[in-house]
Amino acid sequence: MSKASHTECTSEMLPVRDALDIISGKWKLLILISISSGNSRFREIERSIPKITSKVLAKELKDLEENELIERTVYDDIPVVIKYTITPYAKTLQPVIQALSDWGKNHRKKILGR
Amino acid sequence: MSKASHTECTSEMLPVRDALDIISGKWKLLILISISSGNSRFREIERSIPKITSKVLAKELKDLEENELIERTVYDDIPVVIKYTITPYAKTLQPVIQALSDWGKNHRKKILGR
DNA sequence: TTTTTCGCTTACCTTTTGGTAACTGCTATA
DNA sequence: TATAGCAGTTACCAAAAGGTAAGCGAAAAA
Repeated sequence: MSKASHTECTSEMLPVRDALDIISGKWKLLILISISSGNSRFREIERSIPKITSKVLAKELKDLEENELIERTVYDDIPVVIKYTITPYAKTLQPVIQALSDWGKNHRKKILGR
Repeated sequence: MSKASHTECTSEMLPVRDALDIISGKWKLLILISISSGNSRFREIERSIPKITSKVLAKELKDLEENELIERTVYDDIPVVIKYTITPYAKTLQPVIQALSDWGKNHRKKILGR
């Protein structure tokens, strides 16, 4: 008989994988933070996130919209105005952002201080 | 004068960015979950994570070790045995993993059910 | 009239990430 | 003796993510 084995943990990994599929990457959470902070127009968001380019921003906004985390609204003024807002569903990500933010703060202290 | 402006939020983004730099990517959290679940040897970890390859696992383990999230210990038995364990510091990531897991579970429900 | 702003898109390129398969020296098991 | 397991490494390649720079038509500001 083979000795080869391991502890099963796919059920613990599955939900984490699901979450990562949607919010991982360099930009998505930063974009949500920017919009939550009051930026709603394309150029505003772009200017608020250091180093992001319009190409990447456009693509990430599409992804976020597809996952119902933001909404894109067109106002037919002259000229037309486009605004991005976060959805109520995106607000359920708050604990994730908070946990990452807390850990990041602590990590920076650990790396720099002491 | 230019009207171009935006709401500043770099201070909110910085810690999240720091955290993402270290734990983002497809595999790192899954590896931590696997080791936390009781897997400690290379092949065990490999078998416990669907689709991971030994090449990728070896690289990710190195990254995690560099960031002091896991420890690699060599036991000089014959044959030599190598074990990976999570550090106390890695345990500070628990709230992050929990938040992601909770959100992932809920998201799956949202997508599938209703 | 010229410049700037808006919300993007396009073409091209580099970097990062991941996948395949074979292979290593050693030991243990059948 | 042949095979399988251990902990990886190596060479090669494909895909995904990201960066660079330019440009579009319309309108507003200088």
